[in-house]
Amino acid sequence: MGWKFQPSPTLSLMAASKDPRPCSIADTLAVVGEKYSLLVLREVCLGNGRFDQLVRNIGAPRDILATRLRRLVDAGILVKQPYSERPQRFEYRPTRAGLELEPVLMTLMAWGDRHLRTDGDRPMVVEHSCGRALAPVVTCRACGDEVRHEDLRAHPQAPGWTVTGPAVA
Amino acid sequence: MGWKFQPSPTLSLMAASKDPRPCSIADTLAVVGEKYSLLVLREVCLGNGRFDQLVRNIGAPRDILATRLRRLVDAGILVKQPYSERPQRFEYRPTRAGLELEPVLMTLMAWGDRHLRTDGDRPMVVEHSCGRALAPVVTCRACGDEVRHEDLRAHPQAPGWTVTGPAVA
DNA sequence: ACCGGTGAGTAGGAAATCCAAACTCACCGT
DNA sequence: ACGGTGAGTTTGGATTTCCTACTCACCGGT
Repeated sequence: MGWKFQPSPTLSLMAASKDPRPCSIADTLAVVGEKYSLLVLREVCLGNGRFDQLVRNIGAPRDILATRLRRLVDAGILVKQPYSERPQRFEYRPTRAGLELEPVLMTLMAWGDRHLRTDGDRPMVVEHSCGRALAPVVTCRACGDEVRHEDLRAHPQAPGWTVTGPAVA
Repeated sequence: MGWKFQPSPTLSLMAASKDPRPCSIADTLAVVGEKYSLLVLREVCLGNGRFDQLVRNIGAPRDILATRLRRLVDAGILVKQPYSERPQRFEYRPTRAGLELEPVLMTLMAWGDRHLRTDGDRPMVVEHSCGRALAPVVTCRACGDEVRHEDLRAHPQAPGWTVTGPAVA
C-alpha cells in the first residue's frame, strides 16, 4: 500500500495524514494495513520470525519485507531479538500489542473460511484450549452478546463525521 | 496495495496467486486488504454509500475508489443499488457477507483506540443495543472464553505450513 | 587456507500503482 | 441558457513494488 507516511514519521504524525476523518480504523490500518504486514504478523504469531522464513512463507520481496519489519518494530508491534551472537542472528517476535492484533487475524480467517472456500476445506484449523476448533465470535464485553450490525449505532465524538444511518442491501 | 490479482480474475483465481501458503487470512486480504477497501466498508456500513460521499469521507482518488468499488461488488461484499432513475444515481450497500466483516472493523477500531490514542479520546464511540459503549471482544464460540494467544494452537490442514510454536517477546 | 552455504539484508532498474486535476456525460433547477 | 450535482473516466507524472543480483559476516568441512 503506502498509507502515506513521512520520511521520519513519529507514529502520531503519519497516522492522520490523508483521511479527512479522525478514525481509529484508519489509524490502525496506517500501521498494519500495508501489503504483507498482517501476513508478517501471522507468521510471527506462529513462531516463524526469522527473515528467511518470512520471505519463504509469505512470498514477499526481501526489500519490502525489510521495510515492513522496520515499520512494525517502530510501531511497537514486533521486537527484533537476537537468538544468536556470533553469527548475529535475529528473530522477530510479537509484543503484547502485536498479540492483541491476533483476534483480527482470527476474524479475517473465519470470514475467508466461510465466504471464500466453497469446498469447505479449511487450510488451517486453530485449536482453542477448550479442546474445540476455534470459531471466533466478536461479542460485546458489557453484555456478552454477539455483535450484530443491527445492534450498533455510531456516535461520532469529533467533527468530520456524517452518519446517514444503517442500511443493508 | 495490489495483492496480486489477474486482469480478469474470477474470485477464486486471484486469491491464491503469490502467497506460497494456502491461507484464508491471505485470501481475505486479497479481497479487502487493498488500500481504502476497509474504509469503504466502514462508510458503507455507516450508510454513506454514494460515490461523492465516499470520495469526501475517505479521501481516496476517484479512480482508485472506482476500482475498489468494482472489486468489492465483484467479491459480493457490496451491491450497487439505484436510488433514483432519471437521473440515474447509485448507492453502495453492504451485503450480508460485507456486514460479516464489520467485526473486523470493530476489532481494528478497538486496537487503535487502545494503542494509538494515548490521549484517551476516542474519535467515535459505537453504542451497542445493550446500552453500553461497544467494547468488542473476540471469544471462542464453543466455550465462550475470550481468545488469548496462549490458548491457541495451529493445526495446518494442508501442505505448505511450518509452525515453529508460539513465542512472545 | 579455501570452498560452499546460510542468514540478513542492500542496490538498481523495470513494472505496476497511485494520485490530483481535468474532463465527460446525463440530468436538474431557475 | 447557465450553472450545479452525481458518477465516474482520462491523463500524465510521482511513488511503490517487484525481481534479480549483490554484499557482508560468519560457519563447517577438507
